[in-house]
Amino acid sequence: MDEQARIMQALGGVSLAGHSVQGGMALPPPHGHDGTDGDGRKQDIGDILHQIMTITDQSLDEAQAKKHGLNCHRMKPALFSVLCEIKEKTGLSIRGAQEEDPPDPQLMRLDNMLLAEGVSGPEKGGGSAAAAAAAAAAGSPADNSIEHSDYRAKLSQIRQIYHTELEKYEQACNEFTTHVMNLLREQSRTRPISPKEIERMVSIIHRKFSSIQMQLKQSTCEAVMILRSRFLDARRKRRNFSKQATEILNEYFYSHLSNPYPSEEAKEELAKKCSITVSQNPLKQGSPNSVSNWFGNKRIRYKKNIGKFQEEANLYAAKTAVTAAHAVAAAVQNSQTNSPTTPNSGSSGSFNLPNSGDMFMSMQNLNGDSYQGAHVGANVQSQVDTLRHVISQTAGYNDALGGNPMYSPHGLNGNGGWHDATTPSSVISPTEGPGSVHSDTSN
DNA sequence: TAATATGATTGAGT
DNA sequence: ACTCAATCATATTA
Repeated sequence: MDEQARIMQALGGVSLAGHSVQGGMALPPPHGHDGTDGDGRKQDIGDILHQIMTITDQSLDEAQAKKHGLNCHRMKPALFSVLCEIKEKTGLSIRGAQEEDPPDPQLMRLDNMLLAEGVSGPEKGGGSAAAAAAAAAAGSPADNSIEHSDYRAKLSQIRQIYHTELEKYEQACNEFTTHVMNLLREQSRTRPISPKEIERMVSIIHRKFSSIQMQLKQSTCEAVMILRSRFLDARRKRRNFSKQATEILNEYFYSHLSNPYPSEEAKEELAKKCSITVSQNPLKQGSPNSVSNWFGNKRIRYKKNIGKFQEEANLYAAKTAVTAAHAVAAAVQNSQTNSPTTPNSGSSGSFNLPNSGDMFMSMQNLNGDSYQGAHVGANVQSQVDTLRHVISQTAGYNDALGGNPMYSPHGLNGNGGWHDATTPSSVISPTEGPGSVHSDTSN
């Protein structure tokens, strides 16, 4: 109403109108007019104003017709310029529209989480499918992968819902925006609307829609969290490794008893061999993680109660010895045709379980010799060296197989820790024969 | 069903 | 970043 009064006054100011309009608002009669020769015009303007004011009471069709009429009215340009002037004066235009609204931290958090969970962002189904296929091919216990695919299916379901909803919202937002823009553009023919105002309106609409989107994101996050807690709480869904996997891990452990700290590569290799390419917890991408866990647990549990593990140790020592025997036999044959000084190609980085350098150490210990601290970090050595040593120890080796292979934790120091647990990169053993350098490339 | 085994997590230390 | 030690929560076994 205030607005109307102002408009009326303004109109009066430019001496275009003077009649009372709806609601009994009276304008002062124009000065300097006798009220006779301009009567028709006044009537005219009054009519127009009346039409404007009552336009909302009319039906759409009616209004449309009226609108058209007004648009074509000869006084329309004048009225429009008046409205422009009023607008200028009243300063209704956008003032300091605070653009660049700072990114909402909560929204950012949600976005990050959705991205991390693989709900938003690029589809990464190919990799996981390949991993699953690999696991299946490796003959891993289907149990784990089934659970996995279940989880993945549910996750992708959530993902799909999220995306369709998001799309819907975006579409609705766009539709509404264009609708409003069209409306404003249409209205801009009869009232002054600057492009900035349209822009502002659009940003308001977008903000509203993004707040709706945030709700969607929030509920999606919740759904993912619930799914995670159901399917991926590793503690609740613990699965024992397969016997084969434990075997492989134990073999490695006992054949590297002096330094049971597999390198990253070794861990990966072990994980692959053990078919735990997919960890219990896919969020950790962790085959090597599981291997690390296993070794961490094993080290501590072994150390805590060596006696309890003695039997197991002996078992694996014997196993290792047998494997070594085969390896030696093969190596002997090889050495007959190859130069004995040729370095082993095993230094390529991949660890070779049955031939790993600690084998040699195992043999020495099986022999009853004490090499406390002498072989730390000796994992892979030249096959020729192994050959030489093993051959020179043949008697003890036989003893080990036949009799009393007490497997002692020679790597353990007095404090109960694996002394010198530093990364065993390349250690020269002082107790070895001439020219034998342990180059532990698996570390 | 209790006892034990085991994979994962957590917090401190380096 | 990695390990250790303690602990948790579940799996397996007796």
